[in-house]
Amino acid sequence: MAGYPFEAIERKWQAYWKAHKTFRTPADVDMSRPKYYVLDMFPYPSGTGLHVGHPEGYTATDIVARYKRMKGFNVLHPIGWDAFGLPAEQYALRTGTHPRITTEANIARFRTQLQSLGFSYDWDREVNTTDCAYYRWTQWIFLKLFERGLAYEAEVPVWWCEALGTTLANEEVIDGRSDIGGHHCERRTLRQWVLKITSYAERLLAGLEEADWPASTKEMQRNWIGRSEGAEIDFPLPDSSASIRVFTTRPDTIFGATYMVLAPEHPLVNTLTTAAQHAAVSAYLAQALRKSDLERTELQKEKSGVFTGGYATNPATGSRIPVWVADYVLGTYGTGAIMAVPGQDERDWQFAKVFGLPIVRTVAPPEGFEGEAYTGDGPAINSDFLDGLRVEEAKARILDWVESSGVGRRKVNYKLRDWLFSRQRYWGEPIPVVFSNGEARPVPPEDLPVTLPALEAFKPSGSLEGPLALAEDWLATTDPDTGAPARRETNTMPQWAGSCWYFLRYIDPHNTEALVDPALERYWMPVDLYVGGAEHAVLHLLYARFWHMVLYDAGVVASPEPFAKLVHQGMILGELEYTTYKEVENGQLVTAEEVQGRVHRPTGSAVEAVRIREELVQKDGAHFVLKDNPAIRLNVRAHKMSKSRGNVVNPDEIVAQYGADAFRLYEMFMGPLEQVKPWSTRGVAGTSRFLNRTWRLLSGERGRVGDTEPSPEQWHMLHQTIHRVTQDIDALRMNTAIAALMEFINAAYKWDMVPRQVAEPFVLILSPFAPHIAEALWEGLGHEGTLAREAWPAVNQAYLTEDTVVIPVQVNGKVRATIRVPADMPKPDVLARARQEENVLRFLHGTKVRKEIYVVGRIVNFVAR
RNA sequence: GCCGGGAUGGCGGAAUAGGUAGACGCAACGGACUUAAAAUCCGUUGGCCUCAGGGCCGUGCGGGUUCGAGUCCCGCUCCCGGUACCA
Repeated sequence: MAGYPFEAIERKWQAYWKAHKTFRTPADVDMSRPKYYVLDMFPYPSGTGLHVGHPEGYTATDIVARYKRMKGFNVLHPIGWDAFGLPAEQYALRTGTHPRITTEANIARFRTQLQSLGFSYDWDREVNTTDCAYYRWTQWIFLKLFERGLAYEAEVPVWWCEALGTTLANEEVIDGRSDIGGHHCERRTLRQWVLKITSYAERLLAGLEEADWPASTKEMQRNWIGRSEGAEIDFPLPDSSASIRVFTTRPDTIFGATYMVLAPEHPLVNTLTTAAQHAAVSAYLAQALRKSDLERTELQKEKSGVFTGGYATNPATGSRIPVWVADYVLGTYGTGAIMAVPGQDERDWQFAKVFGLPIVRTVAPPEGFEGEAYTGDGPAINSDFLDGLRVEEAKARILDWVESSGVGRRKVNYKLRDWLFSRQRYWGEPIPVVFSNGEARPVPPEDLPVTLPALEAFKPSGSLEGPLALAEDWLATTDPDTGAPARRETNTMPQWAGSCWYFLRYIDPHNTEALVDPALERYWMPVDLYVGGAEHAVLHLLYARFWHMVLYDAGVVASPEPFAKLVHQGMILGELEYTTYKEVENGQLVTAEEVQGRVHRPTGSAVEAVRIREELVQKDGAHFVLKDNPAIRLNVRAHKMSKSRGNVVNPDEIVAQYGADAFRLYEMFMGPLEQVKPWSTRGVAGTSRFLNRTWRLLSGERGRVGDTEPSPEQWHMLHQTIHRVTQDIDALRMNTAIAALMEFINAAYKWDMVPRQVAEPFVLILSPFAPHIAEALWEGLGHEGTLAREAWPAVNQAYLTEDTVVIPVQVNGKVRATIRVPADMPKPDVLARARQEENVLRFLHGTKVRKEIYVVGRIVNFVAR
């Protein structure tokens, strides 16, 4: 394959950019010029290197960065490494290699790979979360949180994973198994550092309003924060001064509260349990505690619970209602207790049905309602002074009553819980706290960083403490105030910590006096465009916003929200696969739709999946079938890339075969950035072909560029292309921008000569997409040095408009002809011209024209009968 | 269940202040060049019909609005992602 010499070109220009620091953003930029901060979610440098998914977002941001530079912006486009985390530590456990070693090696590999793709990062601003000069400031932020009462210790029931030797956050445990590795986890109570993110719930919610973020991501954050308005109401216990406090969003239904339920972990369970019920209750509690979340979910259909024997008083009705214990009430939400209103709550209805508890409707369901609990709107019934009121009005009335009679108060509740911030691991930022006489004392900021000790062994300590408990020399220290002996905190921070603020450090990465210089921060923030995976829609993006707001309150940063515009790149799936099944016993192929699980339903025999090559497949109606046996229908799908499926595409191989420019182009050409799309290596051959054609046409030695005056058609083609590409980049529609570039080359191929005045702007607008070949072409056209700071070509409107336009002529909405007319021809003339078309006349013959429509420059339509 | 996104040729996808559906690319087919192949270049390519002018049908399904609907409205189906006893 004799293509253009991409290998030499890419090597040369990557070396040039590196040697000349072409993409360095100096610390002292001219702040009178506009800025643009384009940020990628920085990668975790895993041992397996880049996959084709990483460069998708990176290419998009690189195109924007290069484009904005040419538009005259000061551009900040950095990269770094989110390098703390469990995989390196587990690798260390297995092999004895220190995580620092593995991490450095992985980073080196990632860096080489990213550079081979020609991304225009400012490599002088690289940050690494595991660098003590970096995590010094992560620790510094922790001190700010501590100072402001936002970091506190608590005995928290946490997920303990025996296999990993560490606790995990709720979100790291899925169905009772660790997200990483899938190990079994159980609940333990431990002393933990917790960050008070809940006190920012309201502001985190409000900040979403303005953000130019995907609607789905904003919605996910809203759901995660889970704000709900309601009331806390106390239900007194008849035989004591205590009461059960519940949270409810439906105080209007209180007259239908016929029983109460406590979560198994509720402190009043013991108090309420009568002697007669004691055995039953403790059996239930023991069983509930053992249940994993998985089991709880699986058993969800059937409600379980037990009567405590105790009663409480419904403050609205004054009646005695039984108190039950059931695990469908969560200890961690609200007050861990509910008033059960089966008439208006499906869960309560189910429970009441199982245990024969009374059901009273307090909202009249609509006529013909056949369901059980009715949760919709309607007039109140059986509700004393609320009767007849609709839900909203009834709520307002009862809340006034609740507050004036002192049985409760309005209350806003959140699903969001405080952020469990401790990890019992080695490979994370040490929490900068020491313990003296059992009291937590912050390490003074001037003593930061608290560096990780160089441990030799990485075994879990055997206790609930992490490996740092084994670093004896490191552990022993002194109280910063009193000088008394003290012991260091052995917990480290979770991986989220370093990524909560890295975008600030890029602004001023070498500052030893401050996290970031305030003037620089004010200039560069917020991030103008942030691109990364939707998997971070909630956690990373919420935690980062939280820290940023705290830093804002502390006067460290100048704006409360860090990311002005956010875009998620869609996942890249493996190549499209055609599959069906064959019977294991005789190898007979069977049609895919008759297979369920691993069994061929008609015969009951065991089958296994087989992949069918594309050339053996054809479409038959709505299905894909085998060419030589159309009775066999196939499944057609692209699957998520995974090692086990064997469909992982390695970017290095693609770059070696087609070059970085063709690879970048294909990544962008596949389809809209946000969309999920299947990979196709043959598609890369297509973008590679385009670059070859471009080279043949425009390269200095054998190209067809000449110093002729462009024709009107050539000017038009050029400016139309500039216009489309510019608009498309602004809207991140890289796929259609590339299509426009291809159309230009296709048109230019028909010209005898490409005028220099047309060729040069084309090379410039090609350059953000395919920077290496563009630099080489630019040089070939006689320029010296890089084109990276050349001005982005401007569109000349005069060349955009055409003198004549092609207008389709419809009769009754169907196109019967097209005519070419001057763009400014008046309506009557256009209509007259349209009527001259033979085919139009044919369809108008014998009819009467009722209406004549001409939309200027677009369409003619005769309505005739 | 709930929330969000989607469905257009053999494939990836274009086209939304409603105005020629299928840009661009892949694949396929035909031709040129070549001893041959690769590469390249030119062309064809939604389906069906055709007296070769053109005609009919066609954007997941069923209705509606309109001179005109892939695009707007109502009612569904299926697929993907997220989430799940949050009171």
